[in-house]
Amino acid sequence: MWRAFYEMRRHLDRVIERQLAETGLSSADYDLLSPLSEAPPGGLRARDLGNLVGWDRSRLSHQIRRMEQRGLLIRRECPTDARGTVIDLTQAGRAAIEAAAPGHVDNVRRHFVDLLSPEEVDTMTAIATRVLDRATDRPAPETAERE
Amino acid sequence: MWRAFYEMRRHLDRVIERQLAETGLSSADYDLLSPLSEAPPGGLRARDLGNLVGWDRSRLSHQIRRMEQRGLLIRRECPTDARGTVIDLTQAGRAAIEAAAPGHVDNVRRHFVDLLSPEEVDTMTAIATRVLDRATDRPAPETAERE
DNA sequence: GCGCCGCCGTTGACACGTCAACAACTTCGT
DNA sequence: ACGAAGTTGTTGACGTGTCAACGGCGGCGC
Repeated sequence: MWRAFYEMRRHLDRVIERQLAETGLSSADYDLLSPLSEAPPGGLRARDLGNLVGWDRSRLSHQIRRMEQRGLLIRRECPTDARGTVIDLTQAGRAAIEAAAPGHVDNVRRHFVDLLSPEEVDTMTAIATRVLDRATDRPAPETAERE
Repeated sequence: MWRAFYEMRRHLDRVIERQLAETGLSSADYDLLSPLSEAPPGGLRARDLGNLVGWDRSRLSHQIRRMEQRGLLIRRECPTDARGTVIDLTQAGRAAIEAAAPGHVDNVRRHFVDLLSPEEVDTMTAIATRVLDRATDRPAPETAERE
């Protein structure tokens, strides 16, 4: 069962990455553009964006740099904290996410969600929630703790 | 639900990668060492190994090169087909997989399998099998087919 | 006000994965 | 036997993800 799950995970990754590639985006691009497109005007602090998507600062910084070079977003200095950086969509970035979103959602449905019965969807949600909750309950399982 | 699944997938990836890293291996290493450790003596054709793990030739070649540099396996010419390459474990490679396997299996159990009821395990297996079957049934879904 | 500690973001090095192109070899039709 | 076509593995370029280290700034205790 773990083997099947592992392969399904890889398969879905590939299918989604390929479909998004047709719109010129990667799934990493999509992960960032999606919350930015729903953010209040003016953009988001890099810190807050990182918390929204659950990325560490390094990964976020690299991805933002690459996307800024492609013109999908811009970095500005944060007015209230000189350490901070504010990230905002460019017009091209907004256009890209709006062009990609419907096809992406549809793709996820066709290759995954629509293949599940309503009960299976509930079961999957319960499993995912439980696995993630268990992770935050025990921050450092560490393999053989003795406390 | 898709969001929860997506995050669970990322979480499990990280947990597994980190645990394997403690043994000096990556999950890509493990994916290759595992079938090799169960292969008949003499190793496997690169082609066959690729089919077993479902990787394309390029990915396989890169990973084999990196692992050969680390001394985990060796490449030899294939005696029956001059195009081919035979991959075999070194002693270090066999030692590495045997040292890593129990902890890895245990880790997967603790962070995933043991959190599921027997019914949920069945459901998950059914879902994964269905999603993968659907993929091979329709080789190229292509977004908006009109056939 | 100063100094220390912690937070914020960046950078460089490296591993991983994909794509396209290639070289070497086999297979098959003729 | 010969050449076209398919197979096998390698390589280079690039995007992505992680880790460790760093520089800059804020906040807090004194």
